[in-house]
This record gives sequence, structure tokens and C-alpha cells, in this order.
Amino acid sequence: MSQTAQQPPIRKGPPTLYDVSRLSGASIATVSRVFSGKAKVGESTRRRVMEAAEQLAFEPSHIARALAGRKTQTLGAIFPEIASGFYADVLAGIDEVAAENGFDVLASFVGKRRSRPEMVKRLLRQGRVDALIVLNLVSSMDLKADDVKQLPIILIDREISGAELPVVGLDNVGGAEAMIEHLFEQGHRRIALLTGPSGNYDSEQRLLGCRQAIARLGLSLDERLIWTGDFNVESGTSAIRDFLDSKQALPDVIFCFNDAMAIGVLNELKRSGLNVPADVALAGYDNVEAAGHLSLTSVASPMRLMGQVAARWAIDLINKNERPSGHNLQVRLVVRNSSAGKNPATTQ
Amino acid sequence: MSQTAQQPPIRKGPPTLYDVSRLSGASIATVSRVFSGKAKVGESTRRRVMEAAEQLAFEPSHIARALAGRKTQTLGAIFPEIASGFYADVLAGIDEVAAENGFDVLASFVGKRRSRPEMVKRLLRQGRVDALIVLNLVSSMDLKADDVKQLPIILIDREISGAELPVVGLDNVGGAEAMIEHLFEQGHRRIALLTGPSGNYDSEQRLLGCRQAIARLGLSLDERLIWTGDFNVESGTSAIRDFLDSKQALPDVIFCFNDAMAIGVLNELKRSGLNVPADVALAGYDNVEAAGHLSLTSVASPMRLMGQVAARWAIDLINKNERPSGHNLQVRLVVRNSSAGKNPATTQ
DNA sequence: AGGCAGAATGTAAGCGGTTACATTTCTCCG
DNA sequence: CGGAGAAATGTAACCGCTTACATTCTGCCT
Repeated sequence: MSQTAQQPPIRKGPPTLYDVSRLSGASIATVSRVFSGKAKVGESTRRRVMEAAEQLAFEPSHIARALAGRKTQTLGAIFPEIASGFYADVLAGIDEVAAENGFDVLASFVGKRRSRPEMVKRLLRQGRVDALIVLNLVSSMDLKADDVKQLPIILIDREISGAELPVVGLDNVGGAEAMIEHLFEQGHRRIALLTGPSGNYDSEQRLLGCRQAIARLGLSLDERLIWTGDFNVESGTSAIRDFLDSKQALPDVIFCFNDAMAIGVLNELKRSGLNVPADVALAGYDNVEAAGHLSLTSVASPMRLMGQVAARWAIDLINKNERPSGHNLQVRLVVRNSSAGKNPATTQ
Repeated sequence: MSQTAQQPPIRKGPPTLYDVSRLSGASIATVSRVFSGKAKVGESTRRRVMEAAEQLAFEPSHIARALAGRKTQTLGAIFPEIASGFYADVLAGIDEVAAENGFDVLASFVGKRRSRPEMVKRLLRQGRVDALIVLNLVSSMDLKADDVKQLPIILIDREISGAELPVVGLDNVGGAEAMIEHLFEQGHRRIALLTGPSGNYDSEQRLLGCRQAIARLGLSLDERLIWTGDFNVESGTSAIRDFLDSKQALPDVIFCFNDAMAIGVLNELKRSGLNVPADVALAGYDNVEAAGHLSLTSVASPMRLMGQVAARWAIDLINKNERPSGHNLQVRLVVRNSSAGKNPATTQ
């Protein structure tokens, strides 16, 4: 059995356009058209090509396409160093929307040897991605001006100075306001706040929300009841211990600016024989998994949605060059037992 | 000022080898050599090239390199649908090792419209990645035989049938054994087990470990104290409620095969006025974040390490074609208060 | 000075697609 | 039945690199 035209000679790698072209009798251009779908191809030809492709298990090389067509169909995502479940959700959201639009996601984490600006520069210059989604960028100064021009960049959560770039953020102010209002409704009046480190963006925003809500409600905020924490469990523990040591009267409720600190506070209160919410109510922020188990009232952020929105914007930017303006996503108050008021009538 | 040879004409896109070649006076091949570092280049030439590249802010196109050099320097990672913090750690581990070796990571999640086998096939055929890391593959039947041949594939956690592929697993048996031994040391003798769904690999492995350890310790396992759960909080709650309803005597300790169920059990015990560990001790598995807050003794898996090992193997497979045999990583018992024994002398 | 091995550099053929432009094949209508 | 214009298809020039092979340049030995 000699080698006929129909019997493609042994090839090393995976099948290429050329192979399909020969097997089907159509030209390379036509085969390309069939697969890119960007031009009309006669019905009979299309069928022949498809059959040949099927037979060869042909799949167009993504790399070659990217080179010739100068579009990678890839979104880059740069995550902060700490890998929490938090970010996993964001990534899942990005990936979901990306997948729906035929994009893949290149994910990388900032690390010791890889700073955010370096990574951005590398991905941009190397032409690995069509757009970039950067999480937790603190200062846009981190991005050289040229880089910004080169490619669509979307920021997720946190961009302070000169907001040149579209940002998908969270409505921290609104979240804090909602929490204060809820606490007020529960009958709490003396409200203590355990904030994050001063200068921290999220913390400042939440504090702002608190002040606004408190003012609107006609309450006044006792500045001595504003404690500064570090966003970790220990800082919650020590903050409340210091306060208890000072022998001052307990507030009605302690609103911690994140759940970790709230958990620290909760532990320490328990150790001191105080009950939540009977002796003092408690609320956190972030709605981490543990909050549910500890019945801690908190504020949930739509992490997955952030990812989806960011990916959506990125893809629109690539395809239609529509520049989104940036938007803060709404957060959701999650009421649990820890914030219950003492008045049985008010408590639901 | 007319356009001299030194003044490159206006170009549209990013600079290419060609631009650097002209600016530096060296040939394209030489410039390529300078950047790939795979061949000797005269010192003076190298310097000239580097200067020109610097001046143009040239960075070799990853895409073109991939096409010409037929290596993408990219690892593909396929994650299960649920995006938990769990997997974020694995990804971080993969990314860390990948980055150290000049690789990038393409991450995607299994979804409604994207099954694992489809994704594997797509990434493989399209030539997007040099190797694939697949998490939680249940049956290798999911992978067509041809696919397996085409590219290095590493499995993470869970591969049952015909282990053709290297697997980075967890020592579930050892983890369960360690837990049982610990519980024994704490003085617990009547041990209840809340397993996962029957047929679940992890669950079966842990059960095996329990049986082995119990036999070795000369204890006997009361089969009526083996309850079947669903790996979620609710199944823990209902399992313990059913048991309490049956009015049987409490065991010394309840070992739940994951933390979620342990949390369910804990909640229900509290509601019933029973204290942990005073009335009955409790242990979980997975060491989720909440376990720490709830003082739940558990077993921690080195998720990040799994990612690192998998990436290491994948890269070795790519570079040196070294085939790793597969390995189960050791897990770590995390002792907390929930498993304390009643004997004050035994408790530390 | 001539010759030569080995290093440095250049030339050009791909890699597997896309796509502008040329060419061929259909349609449809006077 | 001829011919115009649209539709389908083919030709070939890239995209920006790598790399086998050819060519030129060294330094060194006789």
C-alpha cells in the first residue's frame, strides 16, 4: 500500500492547518476561515474541512493564532501575596466570565522576588495577555505611565492616588453605615469601634461610614471608644484586654473593622467571663467563614462578583474599547446573634 | 533633521528583535542569542545589543518565542468548581515554584460548561501549556489515552483507577492514624467516627487509617458508632441529633472526617447543653480556619506544599523528562482543646 | 607569511496561523 | 447566451522569534 495523496505522511507534532488543508483539498486560507469563522465559506467546503479536521483531531494552535492575529485571548490577574479564600473567589469570578468569552486566565501572585510593578511590566511588554487585572494596588505610582497606555488595566479593590485606571471597589462606606444603622436599630447607643491600622484605606473608609451614620442618627461618637487595631486576631485580643484593664464601663457594642479582630475580642471576652451579646454585643466585617460558625454579625463582600465585573470590563475594553468608569460594589450586611440588642422587643 | 540609520522610523507596536538589530548593528540572530543566552556572543557585541534593547525598552515577545521555540513556559492548572481557600493555597504553591523557574501559570476552574476532560483536551491540543496539573481528578478515565501521551500531566489529590499518572496526594491514612493515637493518649476509648459519604476516596482512606490504628492499639471499633455524613455542616448537626435522640450513651470522643461536620456537631452539642470536651471530646479533619477559632483539634494538610511539589514535578518532567513516581505528603496533627481527655493528668 | 581550528556572526528557513489582495466560480438578468 | 458583480477560494506576505548551516574573523602554530 503506497502512500497516496489521501494518506498524509507521518508527521511529528500535532496536526496543523496544512495537514487539514491537504486532507480536505481546500487551501490553507479556507481552512483558517472555517476555524476563525470570520469569513464566509461555502457549505460543502466547510463540511469537507470539518471532516478532515475531525479525522486528524486538529485544533488550531493558540500560540500561532496569538502571533498572527496579535490577540492572546488571555487575561492576566495579579494577586497579593497572601492567598486567602477571599482571593480564590475573585479568581473564580474572573475565570468564569473569561471562560464564557473564550478567554483564559494567567494568574500570578506577588512575591518576594516579584513586585507588582515588575509583574505588570513583564506581562505587558511580553505580550502575554490582552488585559491585566490587578488586585490591591496601593498606589498607581507603581505603574509606569507607559505601561498604562499599552494595554487595558483594571484594578480591583483599592486604588488611592490619581485614579487614572478603572477600579472595581467595594462600598466600604456604605457597609459601615449599614452596620451602624443596624446596631442602632438593635438599641445600641454606646458604640465602640476597633479600626484597622491608621492610614489603611479600608479602615479609613469604614470609619468615615461610621461617622456619617452616627451623625445622621443624631448620636455622638465617643472618641475614647475608638481603638486602633491591626486587622489580626491578636490585636483584637489585646485591644479588649487593655480596655477591660482600664475598668471603664463596657460599651453597648463593639464594631470591629474586620472579623479577625472581632474573633480576638470574642475570645478574650469569653475568657473574662463576659457573654456576647448579653454583656456586650459584637460585630465584625468581611464575613469570613468563621463568622458564620461563631454567630458573628458581619458585612459580606461580593468577591466573586468583583472578579466577574473586572473580567467583564477587561473584555469590553479589549473588544469594544469601552472605558468603564469604575464602580464600588454594594456589600451585604449579615445579621447574626452577636449583635442582638438587650431589649427583647427590639431583638427579633 | 532627516531620518538617519540610527533613527528608527516610527513603528506601530512594541519594539522587536529587528528594531534592536538595526539600532545595535548586530544581526537578528545575534540579538536573539543575547536574549536567549543559549549561545556565545562577543562581549562587546553583547553590550551594544543590550544598550540598544534598553533604549528601546525591548522585551522579547513571549508568543513569538513560544511559537518558534515550541515551548510556552506555562503550566496549566485545573481546579475543581468550588473555590475555597484550600485551593488558593495550592495555586500559590504552584505559582511560587513556577515563578522561580520562569514559568507562568494558567489557572482555570471546572464549571458547568467546562468539564475536566474538555479542559484538559483543549489546553493540550491548543498547545497553550507545557504541562498540566489537575486537581481532584476522580477517574483517570476522564482523560483520553492520547491526551496523556501528549504532555506531562501531574495530578493533585485523588486519582483512583489505574494510576498511570504521577499523583501528589495526602497521607490520609497516616493522618487518621495519628489522630486516633492522639485520642487514645488523651484517654479516650469509646471512639465514634463520622465519615464522609461512602465511596468517597478521602473518607475511605481515613476510615482505613482509623481501623489500622485502633487495631494496633488493641481497641475495638464499635460499628454502631460509625456514622455516615456528607462532609457538610448540616450532616454533622443531623448525625449527632439522631444519635442523641437514640438515647445511647455518649462516646468519649467523636472524630469527624472533616471540620465542617465537626462544626455542625459542635453547634448541636452546645444547643443540647453538652460541653466539649467536658462531656464529649471532638476532633475534625482539614484544619480549616474556623477550627482554630473554635479550638477544634484537627489535621492540617500542606496545601501550599502540594502545589509546590506538583509544579516541581511538572517542570522536571518538562526539562529533564524525569518521571516522578507519585507521593503522599505527610499531614500534621493540630491539637487543640476540643480533644482534651477527662483525666487531668493526661491533659496537658 | 600561510594555514587552520574554533569562535563570532550572519543568512534564511521555518513555527502555524491571519489576512490583504488576486483569481476563480457562481448568480442573475438583459 | 454574454457579462457584471458578488461570493468563494487561493496565493503569498507577514507576525517576531529560533536555529541549522554558511560565512567571516580570530589567534596561533609552523
